[in-house]
This record gives sequence, C-alpha cells and structure tokens, in this order.
Amino acid sequence: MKTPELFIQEKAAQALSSLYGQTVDPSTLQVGVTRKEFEGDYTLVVFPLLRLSRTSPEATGNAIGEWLVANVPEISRFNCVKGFLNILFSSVYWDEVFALIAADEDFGRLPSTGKRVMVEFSSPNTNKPLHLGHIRNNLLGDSVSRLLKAGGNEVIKATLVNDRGVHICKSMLAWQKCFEGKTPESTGIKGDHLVGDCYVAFDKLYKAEVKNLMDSGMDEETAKKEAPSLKEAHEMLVKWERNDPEVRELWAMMNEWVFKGFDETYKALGIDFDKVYYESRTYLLGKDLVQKGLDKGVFVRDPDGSVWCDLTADGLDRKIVLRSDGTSVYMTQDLGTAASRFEEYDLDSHVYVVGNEQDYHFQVLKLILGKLGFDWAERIYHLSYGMVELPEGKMKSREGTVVDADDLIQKMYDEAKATSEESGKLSDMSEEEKDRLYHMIGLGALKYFIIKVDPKKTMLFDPKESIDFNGNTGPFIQYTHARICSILRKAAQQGVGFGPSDITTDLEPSAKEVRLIKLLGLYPDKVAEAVAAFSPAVIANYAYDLAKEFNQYYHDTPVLREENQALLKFRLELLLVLARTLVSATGILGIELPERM
RNA sequence: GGCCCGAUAGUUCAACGGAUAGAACGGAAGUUUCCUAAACUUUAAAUCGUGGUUCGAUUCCACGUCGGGCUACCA
Repeated sequence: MKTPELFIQEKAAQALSSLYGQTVDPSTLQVGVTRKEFEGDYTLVVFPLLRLSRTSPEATGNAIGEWLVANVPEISRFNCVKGFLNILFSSVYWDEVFALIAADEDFGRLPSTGKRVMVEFSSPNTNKPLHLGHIRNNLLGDSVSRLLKAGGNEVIKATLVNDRGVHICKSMLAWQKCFEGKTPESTGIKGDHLVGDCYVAFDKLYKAEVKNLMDSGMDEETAKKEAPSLKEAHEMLVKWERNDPEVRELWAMMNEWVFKGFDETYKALGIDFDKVYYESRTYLLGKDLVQKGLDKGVFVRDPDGSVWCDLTADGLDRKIVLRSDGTSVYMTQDLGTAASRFEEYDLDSHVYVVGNEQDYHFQVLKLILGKLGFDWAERIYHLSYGMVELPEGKMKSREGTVVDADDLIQKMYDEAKATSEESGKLSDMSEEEKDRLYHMIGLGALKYFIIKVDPKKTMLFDPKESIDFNGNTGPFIQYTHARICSILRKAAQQGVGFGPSDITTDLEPSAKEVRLIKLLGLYPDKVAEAVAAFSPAVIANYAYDLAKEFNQYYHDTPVLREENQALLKFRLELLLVLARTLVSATGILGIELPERM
C-alpha cells in the first residue's frame, strides 16, 4: 500500500513540474501529519521550494494546493498557513485506506529483507543473580529481536554465559569455606542467589584479610594482592584451566545451580534464546586470529611476547590482544567469537546489546576486525544503553542498593494483584486465570517502563513510582485493550455481525475516526523508523498514542448505540483493527494484552 | 589529563532542521443513562549558558558549565 505521505510527495512533485517546469525528487519533499491545531490531514512544507517558485511562501503553497485539488481526485481541499500547505483528503480516500489496513492481517510487518541477524544480549556472570541492570539489557535485547523480526529479518537470539574466570572461583572457594554441604535444595534458596551469597561471603573474607594485613603494617596495594583467599582463588583458576577433576566438578555443580536459577528468571520475564554460548567453551577462540594479525602486520609482538594492536593513528590507544604468557584477553575472545559466528551462520549483521560502559571496547573491536580484513566489521552494531539509576544514585552491590530481578518481578506481581482486587471486577475468574493476569499486568508495567525510554539514555528507576498503572504505562495500554475487547464482546452479544467483509464504502468517517485511521496507517512507518534506530521505544510510544487516541475517541462517540447498521459495523471494524494493531505493537515489546482486566 | 555520552515543566519521559516544544505523574477545578473511573475534560508549569550555520535550531557546529562513563597483561 502506498502511504499518504508518499502519495502526496509524488503528486506534489508533479505539481512542481507542471507549475514551474522543474523536476524534483519526490522523496526530498517534506510531508508530515498535520498538527492538531490546524485543519488538514497532511502538511507539505513549502519553504524549501521557494527557490523554484521565486514567490512568497503563501503564493507558492496556494499554487500547489490549487493544482492538487484540480488534478488529484483524492485531495478535496487545502489551506496554506505561512509556509505550510495543509492538505485534506476526501472521506472516500480514508475509507479506502482503512479497507486496505483492515484487509492486511500482517499489517505493520515489513517485507522480508532476506537478511540474517544475530542479537546477543543478557550475557550474565554466573557469580550473582540478575538485577535491574540486566533487566534493561534483557528487555531491550528481547524487544530489539522482535523488532528486527517485524522488520523482515531472520533473527537469532544469542547469549554468552560468562561461566569461567576468577570471579567464579571466588564463589567456589567461599562455598568450600563457609557453605560446604549447602545446596539450593537443602536451603530452599534459588541457585543463583545461593551462589551470589557465596560471592558476597568471599568478598567479606577477602576484605577482612586485607584489613588484617594492613594492620600488621602492609600497604594497601600489596595487601590487596597478597590476601590469601585471593591467591587461593587464582590457584583454583589455574587448576580449572588444567582440568583438575575436583575443581571442575565443583564448578559444574555450582554453575548448574545458577543456570537453573537463571532459567526461572528468564521464564518469568518471558525471554528465551535460540543459541546459548558458554565462555568456558569459547574463550580460546581468537588466538588463531592473533597470528593472522601478525602476518598482516596489523599486530606487533613486544619483546616480552605480548601482542598488541596499535590504534594510536585512529585516535585510540594501544590495545593488548595476547598476554606475555600467551593467554588471551576478552578482546581476543570477542574477535574470535564474532568471526566464528559470522562464518557459522552466514550472518548479515550482528547486534550486541551491551551497556555503554563498553563503548570503547566495541569501538576497538570493530576497528580491529576491519583491519583484519573482515568486510562485515562495519555491520556489527553495538546497541549501547545507559545505566539504570535509583533515586539514591547508582546501584552498588557492595552497599546493598542493588534491585534484584526476582524481587522486582514479584513486587510488580503483588502490586498488580492488589490493584486488581481493589477494583473487584474479576470475581468470576479462576485462580489460575487471575494468577496469569496479575503476572501479565505486573510484567507489562515493568517492561513498558523500561522500554519506553530511549536506550542510550541513562534512566531513573524509582521502585515506588514505577509501579504506577496510570498514565503513560503498560497497564494503561492493557486496560485499553481489555475495554475494546469488552465492547466487541458486547456487540457480539447484541448479535451485531462484523468483519472484513462487512466493510462498506460511501461512509463518512468523523474527524476523530480519520485521526484514528491516520494513526493506524502510521504503524509500518513507525516500525521502519524503530528498526533503523534499533529503538523499541519508538514502538512503545506509538502504542501509547494509539491507546490514548482510542480513549479520546470512544469517550464521546456512542458506538454501541449507533442505529445506522453500516456505520455501526464500520466502527466496530475500526475497533477490531485498533485492537489488532495494539496487540501487534506491544508484541514487539514483549508485552501481552489481556482480554479482560 | 585524553576519549565517549547526556542535559527539555516540580518529577519521569517525547519531539526526520519546521507552525503556538508534546504526554504522563504530582498541583488546581470538573465529568459516570454505549464498554470497565486503571477512563475523560479544563488549568498553571520547561529547551543549561554564549556564539555560529539556516528562511527557520530542542535538534547541526564551536566554546563553556554541570552530570555520567571509559582510559587494566579484568571481564
């Protein structure tokens, strides 16, 4: 379907060629939806055209407007304010536009690009449970994946579990020292939380040792390196790398606990992955690329054996890619995994959902991959998102101000339950249905709250205020959907038949209905815009606009009382399409819409 | 120090270089004989500063101020 904007661009270009004998590229013409305060459907900005017409903005606008009305049957009227040409379509046109939208079951889904994209997100450490920061990452990653899919791409959702390294050894050590024998089953503590407790216990132990050493006269820096527990943890890591059976067994057991815990959290969030990578299996990747880099002269080997990539010419630093002992660093591994993924899946691009504290890392990664000669280097995209802050400032695990993911999800559920029970509308629902509904609402509130914010911006999360169900929130959209469903149910009870085949033309949609149709028609543009910007926030705000528009429309349009059957059917059809579009848009955000609430 | 990012009503968020900068929460005042008041209506309230480019700048550029991040042979 041709959007009205494209239609106007095309016709206006014809007008210009006819009026001024100048050919212009239609796509350069600026057309937008007319602002509410002015009369019109779409507005053409004429200022840039003055160099063609060589007259005043008003004269130019009026000339184009008159030509359009005279030559384009779909355009009925126009008015020109300053340099803005407001164009009105005939109501027949809106009927046709709406019929096309209604007939398209997949409205908003963009045509296939034939491209395959991998989206990596979440990528947790296995030494602590997920927290609020991970939630932003997970929700962004999940919705961007859905968004890219709606944009016509094949999407592979991937995560890289950080299951090895000295931090895991710290938890293992603390378990041996303080938690021996305790398991998630024996304690009733969720696995990831139990391991997190071990990590905290290690930190406590370590700090005490450092303090002891300092009290006996050692300086802080040395003490931090010499603390026996830290040395033990490093020894454990060496044993792990040598495949020491005992260490490996403990490691496997504790990781299993964590994975089980994570699975529960992911399930509660409604998130899953197509591909799970484990760092313990991929951390050696990339070493062969070091040799390639040396051969190509991209890397240099220092006398001590370490290998570096000199990026000073690009305004960055020298970056190490191989330690002097021959072991690899994070960058090496990322170079290797990127290369193997592009090769294995024949990817067109790769999106990394990682916090903005790693902007530098990804800048370097792209640069080095480019220098190594990979043509896809420029097609890796770092979806960099800002920190989530609390009213009292940054989350700090040491200060206990971290908002735990499981706690938060539970809190949202409880709040949804309390609000629902207060309204008392759902007394006939079964406990299972209610439970599902509370979860849907609580999660909808959380997801919308996080996703509606532009990813790159630091956002503030106030646990008290974020659990708000009024205003620009997920539950508002969910509530709107439930009300539309209620209207449609009522209509069905009254025996009103409606459906795509019932659409009749020759109706005069009201001004508010035209606004709804216009807004609906914008959906594919919004999807395209969101895909281009990797920003589900665009869709979130659009879904809210739709819901708000419905509330304002329905407030003073007595749909169910309409006597004119054709008009009644048209309006119900409009609501049906509206509900469908709401479901589709929130689907991109991973938010479910209930039929009752 | 160097590099990157951000700054919009009291608060949390919007605004392809376009008209009188939009919402929501909170404040003030109202609305329930179509669906479900988790709604709707009215109202007060903001672009960090100084220059520049432009017919036009919240948006682009420069400088400054403030805030955040990065700057490990950690991941």
